[in-house]
Amino acid sequence: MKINKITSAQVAKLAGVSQSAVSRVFTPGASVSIKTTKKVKEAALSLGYRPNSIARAMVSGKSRMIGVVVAYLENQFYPEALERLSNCLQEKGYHVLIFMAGKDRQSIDNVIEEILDYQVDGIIAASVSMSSGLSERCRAAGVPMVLFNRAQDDPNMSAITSDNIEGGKKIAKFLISSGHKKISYIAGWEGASTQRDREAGFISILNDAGLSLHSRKVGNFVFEDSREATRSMFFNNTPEAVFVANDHMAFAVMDTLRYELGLKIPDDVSVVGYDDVPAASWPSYLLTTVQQPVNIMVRETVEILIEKIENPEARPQKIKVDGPLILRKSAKIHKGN
Amino acid sequence: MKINKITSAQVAKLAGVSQSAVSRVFTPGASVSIKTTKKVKEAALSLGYRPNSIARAMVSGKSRMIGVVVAYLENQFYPEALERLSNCLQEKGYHVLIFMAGKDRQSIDNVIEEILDYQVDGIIAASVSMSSGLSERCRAAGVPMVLFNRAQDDPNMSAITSDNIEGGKKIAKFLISSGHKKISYIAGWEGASTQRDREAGFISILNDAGLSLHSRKVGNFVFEDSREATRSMFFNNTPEAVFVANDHMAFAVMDTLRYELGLKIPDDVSVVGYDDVPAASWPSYLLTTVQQPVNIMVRETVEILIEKIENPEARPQKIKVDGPLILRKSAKIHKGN
DNA sequence: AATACATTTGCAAGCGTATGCAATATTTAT
DNA sequence: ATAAATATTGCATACGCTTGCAAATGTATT
Repeated sequence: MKINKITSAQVAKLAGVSQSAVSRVFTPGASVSIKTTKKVKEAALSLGYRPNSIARAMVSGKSRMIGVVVAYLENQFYPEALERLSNCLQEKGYHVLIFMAGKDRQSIDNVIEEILDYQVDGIIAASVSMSSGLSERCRAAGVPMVLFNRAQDDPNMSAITSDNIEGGKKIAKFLISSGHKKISYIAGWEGASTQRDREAGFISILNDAGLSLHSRKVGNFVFEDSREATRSMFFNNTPEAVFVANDHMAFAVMDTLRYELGLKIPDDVSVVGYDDVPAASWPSYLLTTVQQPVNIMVRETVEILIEKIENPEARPQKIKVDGPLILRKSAKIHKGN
Repeated sequence: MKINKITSAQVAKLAGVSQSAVSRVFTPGASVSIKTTKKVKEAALSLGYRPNSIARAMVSGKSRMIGVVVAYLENQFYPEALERLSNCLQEKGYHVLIFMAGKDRQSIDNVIEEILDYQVDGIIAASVSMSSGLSERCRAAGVPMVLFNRAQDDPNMSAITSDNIEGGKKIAKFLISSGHKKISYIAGWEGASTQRDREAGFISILNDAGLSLHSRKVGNFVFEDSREATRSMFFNNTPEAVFVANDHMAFAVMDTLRYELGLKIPDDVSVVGYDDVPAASWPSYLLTTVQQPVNIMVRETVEILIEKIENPEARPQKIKVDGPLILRKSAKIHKGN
């Protein structure tokens, strides 16, 4: 088994040109005549030559790799986002170096250092919050970073989210207008900006209408936690409607309501989620939810990151993408009289 | 904004040693005295130095990156596998360069070339089948590859799967022993070895018992296709039990049966899936299914790949991991009399 | 104290490519 | 046909690191 490491020098020899010529043929925008281009391409093809990305990264300082940090893939929202991110980046000639982060700070710190070691051109952090020390570290290393689906106060950090406050408001308005009075909330992990914003928007409208939260429990974005939250929330003084901070938890809530507590959705309780993951439209759930427009969010994320890579002076941006409320069957539309 | 590129040379100067000494301090197993180690570590820390992985890869020829090719992340089985793969590899000091492949050959070919450009030390192909030309290409490049959850006849290709034939058999035995006679099958994408093996095992036992498939439709591993398959399968001559080639499709089948066709599961029909993804245990489904032991499969995959990286002479292996049948509520256990 | 032996160190040569610069070839204008 | 401007080419260097080799230092043995 002989291993085949073709270098530009070998191609050059075969084509009867200099190594630089070969390099230039594979460098868009470089100055080469059509004649040499042709000779080189032929030689390259016959030897099976392709430029070595690592060597390229070494000298140019650009690896064309983007580090993507993800915390957990169980919530369907993230695989979908990851798939789109990867595709979108691939189209622009970048590739994804993926890292799983634990929840704790330490783990994230380590992960970022490892990412930096690979000289990535940029970092996308999905559903992860950054210590300001870390973002400082990235800035010092000259590696731009953008947050996906998490916002941060830090003014030099770009972040793309859906408009979670507005989304929370939409849900509150919808629930109120369809006649619900006793309205509860099941929260996600309290450290997440998405959680806080959704709740804040939701409550602000409740308050405007002279209502306040009927009850509140925490599901931590975790399936089992949300089941437990549901049990204790419905132990007595049952609400008429529950807004659950994301779809993934909403499924747990619906399942518990139906199969453990014997309640009908939406006749006995209305349930609303957030995200519009694929399963939200499965017949078992038909979940009324606010859609996070993944494709738009991804496109914006990639655009902002690349802009920042190409022009380090680019100002950081916070983008909020508006998402529609998708009406399905898990929440009553008009409260009967 | 000044960018901070600390090199080993700078550390060396500060520590008053040679650049090689610095390199050795960061190379496990190299010969350095404790004294210089200490000096260098201090200097490195104060400057914030970390070795540049790209430069390292360049000279050593080992990038410590593994290319992972995935076709689609919608089926929950894959995000889970990906997460575990990434973690397992991270533990061993490798990192994952991820690539999304389209279904078509061309797209996969391109993707593999791109992966190879990055000088990865190995490739894991999940749920993707390889043309023999491609595997030849990787072998020529000296990059070992292992297939995850797909088998291939090619004898020099390592592959890890669950024992799909055995799994199919288990399901058939179970369905027969619980009294079902009219037994149908909804197939996955016909190009997949997993699909073929599950079906083959399943049918072999049916035949042994003097039964044959009552009906058969194709769901292609796709949710909507599986709904359509269900409709046409249940249009008339309804089966008593259906084995669906994976859980993801089984959810579609169950939903269609219940909410469109008004059938009770398992009273009117038994449904069995394959994979045991998280949602299989959600109260809405409680799906009886064969578990694919992801963690074992992942561990084996990583082990075999690394073995092959460290010792290129290592023989290719085909591993089949046995998985248990998980009994839940979607299939009747004893057929009434 | 002198020898043999093991450990630690620095030197220098790459790894495969991109690119500034000077030299050469080609085109255009006069 | 000649000068001037432009396009193409090769040379040589640099990117940040690892590693073989020989020199230098340290330790054990007699």
